[in-house]
Amino acid sequence: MPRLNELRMIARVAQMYHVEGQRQAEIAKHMRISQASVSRMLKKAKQEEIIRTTVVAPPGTYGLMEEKLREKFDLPEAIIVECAEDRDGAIMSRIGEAAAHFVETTLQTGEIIGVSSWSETVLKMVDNIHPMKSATAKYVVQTLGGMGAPGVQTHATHLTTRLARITGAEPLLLSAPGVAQSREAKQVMLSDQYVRETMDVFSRITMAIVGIGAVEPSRMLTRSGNVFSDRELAELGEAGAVGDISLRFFDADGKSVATPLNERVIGMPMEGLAKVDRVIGLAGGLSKTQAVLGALRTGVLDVLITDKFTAARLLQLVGEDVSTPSGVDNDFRSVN
Amino acid sequence: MPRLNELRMIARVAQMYHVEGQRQAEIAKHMRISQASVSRMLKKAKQEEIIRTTVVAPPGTYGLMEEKLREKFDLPEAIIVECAEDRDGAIMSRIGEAAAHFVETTLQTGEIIGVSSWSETVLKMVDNIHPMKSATAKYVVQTLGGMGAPGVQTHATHLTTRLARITGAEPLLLSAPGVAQSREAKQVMLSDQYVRETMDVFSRITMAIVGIGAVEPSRMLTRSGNVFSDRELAELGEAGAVGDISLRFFDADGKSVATPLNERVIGMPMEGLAKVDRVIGLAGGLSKTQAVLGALRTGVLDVLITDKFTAARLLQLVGEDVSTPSGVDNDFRSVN
DNA sequence: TTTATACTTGGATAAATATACATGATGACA
DNA sequence: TGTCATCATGTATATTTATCCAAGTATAAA
Repeated sequence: MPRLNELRMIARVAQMYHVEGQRQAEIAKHMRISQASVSRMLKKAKQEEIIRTTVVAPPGTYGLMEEKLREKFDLPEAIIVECAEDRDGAIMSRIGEAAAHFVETTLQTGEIIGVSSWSETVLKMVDNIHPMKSATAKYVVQTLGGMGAPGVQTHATHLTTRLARITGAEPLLLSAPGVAQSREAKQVMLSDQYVRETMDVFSRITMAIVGIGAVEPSRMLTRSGNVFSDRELAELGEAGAVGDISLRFFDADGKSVATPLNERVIGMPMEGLAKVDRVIGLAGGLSKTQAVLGALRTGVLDVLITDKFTAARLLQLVGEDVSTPSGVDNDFRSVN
Repeated sequence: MPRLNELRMIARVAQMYHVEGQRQAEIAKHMRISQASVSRMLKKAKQEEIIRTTVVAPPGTYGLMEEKLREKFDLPEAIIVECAEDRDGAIMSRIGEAAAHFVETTLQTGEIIGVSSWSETVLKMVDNIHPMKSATAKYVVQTLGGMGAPGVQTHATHLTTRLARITGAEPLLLSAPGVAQSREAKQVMLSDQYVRETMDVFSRITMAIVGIGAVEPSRMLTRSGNVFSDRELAELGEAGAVGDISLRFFDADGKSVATPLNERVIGMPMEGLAKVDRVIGLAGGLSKTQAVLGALRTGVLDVLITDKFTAARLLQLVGEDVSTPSGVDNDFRSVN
């Protein structure tokens, strides 16, 4: 059955449309058929593979791995950044830049941004964020108390304030330590009016930007400024904690690790985070791989921004064949 | 300047649109940008070659050669058919089929079709044409008188009548010989009322289907049934005639060859043909190559339907490099 | 034959996409 | 620092494309 003539016509229509850039109505006139038929022929041309469309990822992007991350972890969005070397410092910078761009371009007017202030990666982001063009946030809320001596909590304050200024928002600080001395001390803090006011806003946050921390004794000590006791660290380890988001710990399965420590943390709890419209997790680097894996499994993340090395490790851990673990990108797919 | 982040986002949008098949509005919602921005990013993705579209000609079609024919001869439309062997009989059949399909699919309701009845290729077309679905022509007009003895002109009559029935049209026959005995005889014929009536419709023809004839002494004799004198044939040769359409001769440059013979032909003149909305020329085969070349240069053709061998020869004659003269087709181009 | 079912088609129209326009930001340069 | 030109963005809208529908045809079944 010589449907070859029909195929030729379809190919011709495809050519006129795609190569010559003519409108369907023009083609219809030329071919003396209806515009509807042209539309149908183009559809058939796609089915018949006469028209092929491919999306090629630009070098330095990792669309294929991003897709696998999204699939494997049921993640709405993943961003994998190029990075020359698998070194924490470089990685944080790249992730920070990408996160900055992401926030810049996707921030809506009137959003309420929550930031966990202890993360160096988040700091990098703020460093790289461009003074906002038009869209302005409403509040930037500090979702975790400061760290170190009470008088030296400028770090967190600074970060929050700067992000607020850049985004044209009003900063809402959490004037309390991230980790209170005791459960009782925490209660005292919570009775503070300003602390309460800020924490009341937690439930209205529309975009939370969080770092993901690794659980490593050495590292923890550094980070915590000795706020955790050896006992507590041991407990975390025993309970299988692999990482934290805003000092809320979870294990490799993403399940919350409830230790007494939890009672001392002043900040947004996981349950609160889970309700936020967009939770953006920032982390990368060899030492954080397990932490990121756990974080992904908590299910609270809407966006993960990480580096290509960590992404490859994550996929390997869940048994994904990483065709392009590193090196030149070759991500592309054919369509329809 | 890290526009890499922007490119990544563009690539992601391209993927969501083309691979995942999401609507721009959905993507916009996901990305928290406007639909307009998605549209713009897709445009940029084409510019940046992130989205590549190619049109691949199906095997057995010759889109590339068709395009070159259109270009080289300023032809609105060319159709080149696949053909196993470079033999006149086979070629005529293939061309006939293609022409049939072409007419079937592009015939408008109410059209007035003119057919030059002496062509075997046109006959093949009529043989292959499918009883018309819905669109019906108004008239099928015989544009050239019959051939052979006056009583045996059934050939032409038959063809015209059959085409008319198939297309649901009323046949308008030209009850006169294609070549009158003399100039004076022609005048007599023209005074016949029915002849006049038919010829008056020539100017209202919207689609003319014509064969292209070669000028070869041996052939001419066969065709003409001895209506041409040796003298006339010699004159044609001297004047450089290479072919004819409805017994109107032209040279290799497409210029009309005016010989006294012209005065004896009863049928549509070239000038009339030139005014027709769509003139569809059918011809192929080694012996007709020069004739087709001349026909193309007359400028009266709107569509040429020929075979791949003849097409390749035509292009070679005008100095076109024919990359795929025959064999497997590999016609494709990338876009935008 | 008659009847039912599955396709095609063009016109009308809904849906989707591209663009015009206004606004605000950026950056060059006086 | 002010001014102008450029650029990016979202909204509203125009343009373009896809689909719904009704009508007609072919094909198969009865």
